[in-house]
Amino acid sequence: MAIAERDMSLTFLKGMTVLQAFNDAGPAPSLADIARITGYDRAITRRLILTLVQLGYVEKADNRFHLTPRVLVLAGGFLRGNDFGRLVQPVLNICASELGHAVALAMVDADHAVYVAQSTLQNSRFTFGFTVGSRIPLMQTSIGRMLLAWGDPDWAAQVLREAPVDPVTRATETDRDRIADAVTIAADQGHALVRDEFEDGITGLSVPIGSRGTTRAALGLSEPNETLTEAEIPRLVATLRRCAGQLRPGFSPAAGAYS
Amino acid sequence: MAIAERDMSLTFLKGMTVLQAFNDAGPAPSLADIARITGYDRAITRRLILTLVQLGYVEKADNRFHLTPRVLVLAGGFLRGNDFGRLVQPVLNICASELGHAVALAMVDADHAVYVAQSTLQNSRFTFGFTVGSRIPLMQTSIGRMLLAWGDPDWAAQVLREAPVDPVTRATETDRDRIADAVTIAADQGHALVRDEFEDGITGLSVPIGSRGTTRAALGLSEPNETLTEAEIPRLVATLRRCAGQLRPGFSPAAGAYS
DNA sequence: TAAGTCTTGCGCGATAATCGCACATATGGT
DNA sequence: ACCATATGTGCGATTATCGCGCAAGACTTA
Repeated sequence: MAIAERDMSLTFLKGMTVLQAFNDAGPAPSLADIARITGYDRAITRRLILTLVQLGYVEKADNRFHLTPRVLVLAGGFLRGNDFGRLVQPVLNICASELGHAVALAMVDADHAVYVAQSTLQNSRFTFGFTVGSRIPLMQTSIGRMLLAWGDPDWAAQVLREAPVDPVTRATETDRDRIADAVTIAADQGHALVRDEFEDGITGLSVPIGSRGTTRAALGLSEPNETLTEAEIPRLVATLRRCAGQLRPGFSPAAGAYS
Repeated sequence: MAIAERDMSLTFLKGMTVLQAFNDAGPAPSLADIARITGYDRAITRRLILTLVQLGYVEKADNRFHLTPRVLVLAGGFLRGNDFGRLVQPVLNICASELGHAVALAMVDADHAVYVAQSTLQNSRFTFGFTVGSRIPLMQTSIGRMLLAWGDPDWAAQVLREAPVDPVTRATETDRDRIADAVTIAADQGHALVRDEFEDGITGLSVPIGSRGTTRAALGLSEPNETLTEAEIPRLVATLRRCAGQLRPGFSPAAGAYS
């Protein structure tokens, strides 16, 4: 099952690494920045970036490089392939309307979760700066723990064992066993609630999509702590669950690996 | 200014072509499908796809391949780099709220426009199936014509001369001169209105972001014809313009090419 | 059932592209 | 003016890529 070195293109791998590097770099990295991040020789880095420029994924302005909107087209291939525009987005909108809160949909990507869609609330002048394509950790977030709780058990065990637990707020739980306990509770409850651990003063609440053991997507919301009182939770969970049920058809066929 | 062949990586170019091919292919293409689309030998195609699998951008299931959510991370690099989460999305949400209609933001990508963000309306159970990353033509859409009208004149002239004008509805205008006239009108008015030409029974209305001659982004909405009466247009345009003005800061610095 | 068509998997030698050093030039901060 | 750092590019040696070719599996048609 493992892919032999013979069956891979090293040059392409390097090229993708360069493209990835734009995520870890600032908004407008220089050639040297990318070379440092990737660790490749500047000549190689230059050729690979120029290839991206030629293809229209990157623009060069004043010896700095930046991504173009064309990278979104690649994302569009995924979103369209899963019929997000028709099957997912409308459900999210209705869900947000019923909840009175903005909701987000995230999927497993190795040892992170990736925002794949979000329904923004009309009046909310307030956002956390997350967008489609944002990666969030699994260990410290509500959505992440829900994915761990109902995702592939082997994968979850490995993540719980190896994923970093660096504190990002003062309340971040850094004890792996305690996190595992929280995940177990989430698995039994069918929803995950995390307060303050990822962003100070913020509570995340999420439910899984699909069935226990094979879940790859989760639906969640984030609000200031005082907005989500204990009394409110049951109603929110119920609504989230109903929406998650409607989203399920869009996530059943592709079996998908956790890598 | 042209990039010499010496300064490019052919293997990387082929790899990106394979990744692109997932857009033109169905949702779950086989190895042979991709090889046909790209025109490369199957052995090469295989190596390149396996590289993508190894990197986590593609999954293999039952001799078929499909994109993973990780491709969204690449898009996230662009969105985060331009601070979409904080600068753009909130404005779109407020804009939609004031208008009572969902709005979309699109940017120039060579001879197409790409949806880069959209504010969904809470209650709208209705969508056109477009998502972030969807490409729409310039010649037949409201947003496209607005981009042509206020975009770089040389680029616009070339698109008007060369872009395809294949009819997609019975009302599609196929005469380049007439399209050019419509674009001129849009340029002078500062907004573009297109009825039925892209989707039957649908009207698009859009305004530019930035200043005439250098615009690369446009803000627009789409609704059934009867929803957008002539009497409504002025109010909608005024609101769209105000939002476009607020979006402007996010689009000033990057000069950007049209390619 | 068997032939026919279309797949995927993979080994291997010749070829051609990549690699990365090295030097000249440009840029920017102190 | 100086130093540190970045970019642009030429070129020979290396090495990864290329793509043919064959074996084996899947599906269709007769």
